[in-house]
Order: sequence, then C-alpha cells, then structure tokens
Amino acid sequence: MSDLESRTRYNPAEVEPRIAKKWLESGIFHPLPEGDAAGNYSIAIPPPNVTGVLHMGHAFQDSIMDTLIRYHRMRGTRSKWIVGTDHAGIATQTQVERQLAQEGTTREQLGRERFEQRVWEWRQEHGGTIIEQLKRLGASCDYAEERFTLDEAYAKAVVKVFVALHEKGYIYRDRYMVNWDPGTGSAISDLEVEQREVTDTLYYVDYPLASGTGAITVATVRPETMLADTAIAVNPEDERYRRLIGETAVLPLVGRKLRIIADEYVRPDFGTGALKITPAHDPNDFEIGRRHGLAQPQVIGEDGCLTSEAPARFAGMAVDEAQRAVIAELREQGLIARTEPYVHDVPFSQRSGQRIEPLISLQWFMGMRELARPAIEAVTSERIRFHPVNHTRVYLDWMENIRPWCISRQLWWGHRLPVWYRGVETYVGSRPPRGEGWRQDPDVLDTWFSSALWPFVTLGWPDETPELRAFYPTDVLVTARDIVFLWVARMIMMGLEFTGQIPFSDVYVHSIIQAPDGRRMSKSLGTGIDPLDLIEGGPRPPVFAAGGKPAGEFPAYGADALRWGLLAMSSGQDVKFSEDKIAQGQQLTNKLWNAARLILLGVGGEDSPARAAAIPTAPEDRWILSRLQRARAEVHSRIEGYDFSHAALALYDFIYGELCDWYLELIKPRLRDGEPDLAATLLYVLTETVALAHPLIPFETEEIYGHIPGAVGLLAGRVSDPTTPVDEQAEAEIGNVIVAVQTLRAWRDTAGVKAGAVVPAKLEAAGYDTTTEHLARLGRLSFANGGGGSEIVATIPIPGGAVEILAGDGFDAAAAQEKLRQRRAKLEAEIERAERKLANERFVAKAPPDVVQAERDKLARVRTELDSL
RNA sequence: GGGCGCGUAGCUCAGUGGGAGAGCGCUCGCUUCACACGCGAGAGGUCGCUGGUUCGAGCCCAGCCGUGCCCACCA
Repeated sequence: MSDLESRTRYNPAEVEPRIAKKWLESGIFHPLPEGDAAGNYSIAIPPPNVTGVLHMGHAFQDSIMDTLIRYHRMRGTRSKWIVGTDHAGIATQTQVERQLAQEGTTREQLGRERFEQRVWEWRQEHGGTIIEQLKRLGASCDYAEERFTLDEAYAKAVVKVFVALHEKGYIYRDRYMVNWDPGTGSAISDLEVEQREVTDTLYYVDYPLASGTGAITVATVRPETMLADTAIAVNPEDERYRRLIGETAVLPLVGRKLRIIADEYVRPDFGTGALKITPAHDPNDFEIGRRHGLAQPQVIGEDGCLTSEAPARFAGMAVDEAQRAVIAELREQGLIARTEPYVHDVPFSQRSGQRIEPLISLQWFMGMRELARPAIEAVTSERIRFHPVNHTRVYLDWMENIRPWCISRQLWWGHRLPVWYRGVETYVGSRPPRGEGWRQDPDVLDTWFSSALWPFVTLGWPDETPELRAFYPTDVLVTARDIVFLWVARMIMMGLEFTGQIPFSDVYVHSIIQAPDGRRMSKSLGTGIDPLDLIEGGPRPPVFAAGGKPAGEFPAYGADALRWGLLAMSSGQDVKFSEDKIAQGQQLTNKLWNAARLILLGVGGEDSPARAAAIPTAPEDRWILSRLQRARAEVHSRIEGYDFSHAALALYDFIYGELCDWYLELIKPRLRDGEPDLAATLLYVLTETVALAHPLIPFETEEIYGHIPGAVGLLAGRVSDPTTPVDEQAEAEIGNVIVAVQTLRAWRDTAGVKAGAVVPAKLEAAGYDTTTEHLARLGRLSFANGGGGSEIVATIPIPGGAVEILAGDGFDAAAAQEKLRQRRAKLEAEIERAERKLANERFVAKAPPDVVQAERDKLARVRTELDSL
C-alpha cells in the first residue's frame, strides 16, 4: 500500500500496463461458449484494417463497446467481445505497393504469388499493432480468439456464400456501366464514390445535320467522349427539335452518322436541350443507349487512355490530353459555338482520390432486391432497432432503392473469386471442375463482401459451433454512420440469408469526432491525433493547440481519462474534439484516487472487510448510501439507453459532488476517531463506487479495488448487483446542511469574515437535530448554548430557519447588512411573482393541480423565510 | 433536387411545456492534516430572428437567416 501513501497524484503510466497484464492473464475476457445467445451478451467489433493504427474514432468507438461489455459482464452475463482485423483489400495492397515502389519494384514485376506472400509477411509484421493498442486502451476483447477476414476458415465461408448466392441467381456476371477508378485500376462500388464540386468548362459543340441544312448544338463538359457518341437525344415535347427527330447529324472529327432520337430523360431547359449520347462513358447515356438499342463503342480504356476505337490520331492519349486535342480540332473547324464555366458535382474515388471514369466493363454483380426484403422487414418490425431512431428512416430509404452491387475488384489481395473459365465455359465452385485448361478468375471480392459475414463467420459458421449457439445473434452493433450502408445493411442481409437470424438486435450509431476546428480528423490534413499520445503523452498538433492550450506536448492523461472524456463528449450529434473533457476525466481519476487514499489509509490496515454496516444510523451514512443508489440507477439506465455522456457525467457528479465534496468532509472527525461501523460503511461505499465506475474507467478502479481489504479476485470479473435503501429523510436532512453551509460560506465571503475564523452564532432553525455539529464545523460556527445577551449582528436564512451571527471577530457589518438587504429584496420579488401567478384565474384553473400546489408551497416557504429575517 | 441535424455563458456542450446548467476560461479568498493538476465563493446568457399555439415556450408549430452532414445519373 506504499504507493497509496506516497502518491498524491494518480499515476496511470505506472498502473495501466500492470493492470492490463493482470486482466489478460486472468482469462476474464474469454468466456466459455456455454448457454445461448438469448442469455449471453456479445458484440462483434467492427474489424479495424489490418494495416491500421488506432485513431481517435477507434478509441471512441472502443470506449463505448468496452463500457457495454464490462457493464454486462459485471452484471453476471456471460459476455464476449469478438475481435479481429479486416484484410482491407485496397488499403493493404496500396501500402505494400508503396513499399515495393521504395524498393524500386512493382507488384507486376514480382508476380501475383510472390506479391501475395509479401503482403502476408507484411501482415505478420504490422498486423498486430492495432490489437496491441486495443489492449493498451483497456478494451476487454476476447483476444484468445482473434479473427482475420482472410483466415482459412473465413475464406471457406466466403466461398460457400458466393457459391450459394450464385446458385440462387443473385450473383451474376454482366457487361455493365461501372465506376472505374483509374487510381487503383479497379472497378469500385457506388458506395466508394464521393461527389466533389468541380468547376469545368461547358462546351457548346455544333454537330452538322446530314441534310446540310444547319447544325444541332449540344452542351458537354467532356468533349473527348464525343468520339464515342452514337446518337443525339432531345425531349419529345421540345417544339424546337420535334422536326429533327429521326434525322441524322454527323459526328465531327469522326464522321459517324448519329440518329437524332427522342427521350424523356432530356431536359429542354438545360444547355441547348439537345444531348449527345455516349453509352459507354456516361451512366445516363448508358441507360438511354440500352433503351434505344444503340451501339456502345468504347474510346476510353481501363488504363485511362484512348483506345483504338478512337480515331488513330487520338488513340493512346491520356484522357486530359485527348480533351485538349479534341477541343483544338473543333476550334479549328469552327464547331465550338461558345463555352462557359460550369460548376457541378463530379464522382471521385474515395480510395485513390482520382476522378471516376464511368465505363462499361465485364464484372461480377450481386442483385440485392431479394436480400433487402427481409432486411427491411427486420427493421420495420423493430426486431432491429437503430439508436438514435432517426437512422431508421435513412436505412429504409436506402434499402428500398437498393441497386446491384459490383463485387469484383481488379486487385490481388483478397478473396479470389471462386469462378473458373475454360473457353466459353464458366464454372462457379471452390475448386475447378475435372478436366484440363480451367483458369480461375483473377479478380478478388470487394472487402465488404467478407465483412458482411463478420458476426457469424467469426463464431465458426458454417459449422454449428458452441460459440455460434452461445453468442449469435450478437446484441449490439456499434458504428459510425459512414458505414451503415457499406457494412451494417449488408450484415443484416447476409445474416438473415445465411443464418435465418438477425445478426444483432440494436445498432448504435455514434457521433463522429471532428478536429477542434470542425474539420474531420485526418492524418493527411494534420487534423488527426494518435490516442496513444493522449494516454502516454505526445506531440500536440497545432490544430489542437488552440483554446489556451500551448503547442508542444499533451500530458499523459492515461487511458481512463481518455475514455471518460470521449464518453462525455459523445452525443447524437457530431462533436468537436475537446481536450478539456479529457482533462476533466483526469481530474476525476485524480479525485477518486485521493478519495481512495483518504478512506484506505484512514481505516487503517486492519482487516475490516467491506460490508454495509447493519443499518447505519448517522444521517450522512444513510445519505451517501441513498445517493449511491440513485447514482447507480442513473448510470445503469444511461448505459442501457446508449447515453454515454450522461452516464459519464452522472458518475462524475456522484464521485465529485457528493462523495468527495460532502460525504468525505462530513465523516472526517469520525474517521479520526476510528469508528468501526464507519470503516465498514466507507469500504462498502468505496467498493461499490469503483464497481459502478469500472466500465468507464477500468484501470484505476481495478487498482483501487486491489487495495481494498477483503477484496476478492479482479474487479473486472466481479459480479454484484446490490441495492441500498433510498432514504428520503436522510436526503432531506443532509440536503439542508448542504444548502445551509453553502449559504453561510457565501455570506462569509461577502461579509469579509476571515476564511479560517470560527464565528459565534445561534441556530434558530428546525431540522438540524442530528446535524448540528456538521453545520457548525463546515459553516465554521460555534453555537453558543443558551446565554444570550450578545448582540445579533447578522441573520442568515437557511432551510428551516436562520442562523444568527453574534458579535464576533471583526467583519464588514455594512457588507453583511447589504447581503441581507439583497436577500430580502429577492424574497419579496419572488413573493410578488408567486402571488401574481396565483392571482391569475386561468393559471389556477388550467394548470395541473400539482403545479399550482407547488406554487402555493413555494409562496408559503418564501414568506416564512422572509418573516424569519 | 431530396432528406437529416445544429444555432443556449468568452470556448466546448447539456437541457423536449412550470422560475436558465456543466466543464474549461475569468475574478476574489484560502499552504483547512485525501487531493494547490487542490478547496471555497462569485461575475458572466434579449436561449439566431419574426410570428403563432398555450394559463405558461430555450423546449411545440410556421416562416426567415446562418451552419453542418447524408442521399441523388441534369449533359
């Protein structure tokens, strides 16, 4: 216990690694797969990228999940936090390719097999980083069963799912318009595309009519795609063009004849009302082309260069180069009628940051309509509930308009498609059919395909394992809203399709933590911070230096302070990161540490195990047990309602504002007297306080618990759900003392009474029979018994009456008088207001009776107080 | 274009019908024997604007202003 004596500051740097080690060795985090999911509690972690390092979003999300898991574990529910990492196709491949580039080589030079091996080696080396960081944060995951989305068992499950969905006809191959990402050289899904505002030039280009009677002018921002035009479309209702429908125009630079067609899609009020149709390079034109049976010549290839279908002089040019060349020729021929700057949204790849090149490609798709139906029903029937609820609508809107998912990726790192080709034959299965010459599809699956199976494949599916029975369905999915569609929706669909059960019953969508300047936290913007720098101390980036905080270093706040601060920051909204909240967490841990010191050192080393003293008689003891019970109820219900900021603040208010500010101050004299019943109560209160706080600030509470005489095992594994009586009478008695002491302190301050001076006084108030000594000590008064004769120099109203100050040490009588005068004025104003309100007939008639009664009570109370002055 | 949210003390944010709150910052006072990275006491808000509903509005409704995010195939 020596560190308790010597350390007046809580020292997380020393405590946390030591406690983490104890937890990991204890096996508490690894529940046996017994019972069923209905009786157990489980959460599947959103698997971080295997390449990743912990960022603030993880720290936040993991603090929430750990709070839930620890809370349920301590309530005696078998609780499992499924943990692992995601192979993260594009992200990981990009990282390793970057490394190869530094070595002066490329994946192509290495070849597929050796490249994949390199990635595995890379994973071996760096894949454990984020898991170690989770441990440092105190996350009580089941590390004994860490999963990886490319593990052998996982891969088997992925193949099984692919084959099954193919057999049902949901997975199919098609030549279709896809989002081609020139940066990664792969198709990507709609969800990986983001719109960015771009200023382009809108070119008005004249297409001469074949009849030689003039020209039709079209507007385009992508003149280079005109080389693949196959028609011009106008709105059938557009009077200006009606006579031209069915005629032909001549495609400049190419000479191809273009039919002028009518299509409702064309908006007469935009541009010239005539639209050039390029089925191979624009999603809308693709649809229009299909409707009208147009050819789909492709002039831009997957390499981002013009193909041989473009006129020879353009073939091989990069897209932007081709654009310049096309414009130059059009100008030469006088075919550009005019240009104007044009601001619009353009698709970019979230992966590579490059502008998406829409083109037609042969890819594998997954039809989602059938899978979406039960996933919609699961939410409308409230078998799955979103928190906050307004995400429900967003989910349903997206699901009801769901579109096919392009699942093939032209990458090497990932689950390779279980598809085999020989000539014109295609076979789908885990292994190639008998016979020579079968070649596997080179593509891999979108990473989210395997992620969608996470909650059940991690538990052993497709085998019927005890783990699956014990922990599936999981209870809650904790995530940010940016992957609700990408991941959550797909897990619901896949879970229902393959297990027949919802994968989780609740989805908690938490806030996104932004940098203090309101931008998103991002390493590349310089707006991110490493949570470890807050835990252990580290550089404070300039963006975080604002608000009085100097540039330089973060102090070592410790994991508990970080966790508490993050929870306190959480809300339904996005929130700006607040270092002050972390500091508040540190303040709390320090306060709790010193409260523990006072108690543990105060009760002596004697072996007095914590017990609720029979039924304590001292009002302050009954008060703290009552307040503890209320705090317990409050914190528990906040956790269960996914309201973590209020849980954190309720805990803070109890520890700081009740336990430390009042209870410990009230019992100090008794503590010095070494009263045994008090020791028992103190140890009980301390034990239950650290138990209540443990899910939020696990390290320190575990450390303190270890110092409590008679404490058994680890707090993290302690199961207890005690209740202590709520005691209204004690709450009233001590509540009055608190108000009275605060009033007296305020009076002393303004009256200029020396802070340390004990002032002679007389108590003229009811309700302090059992608490007179408390009032005297904390109010620094000495109550003269009987006597009298002394002059009353001030009267201080307190609940139930007043304290009369007798002539004592010199103080500012004028200031005291002024204080009293102010109080009187305030009381008179309140009386006036209450009287006016009660005189209002409509108020008395229409307001609820209890409100009216409360107003009457208040008026009576205030009148009494005024009279006593 | 559609949808969702936000605008409360200098800063970051609580507060969904009955007399405005927290943390930080600021001011004043305290080396009180758990904690001076502490303790005590204060100052500081026309609750974005306008109108409405109500006995009563920061809270409900409408409009406006400002601001953020999500979805969406108008060249």
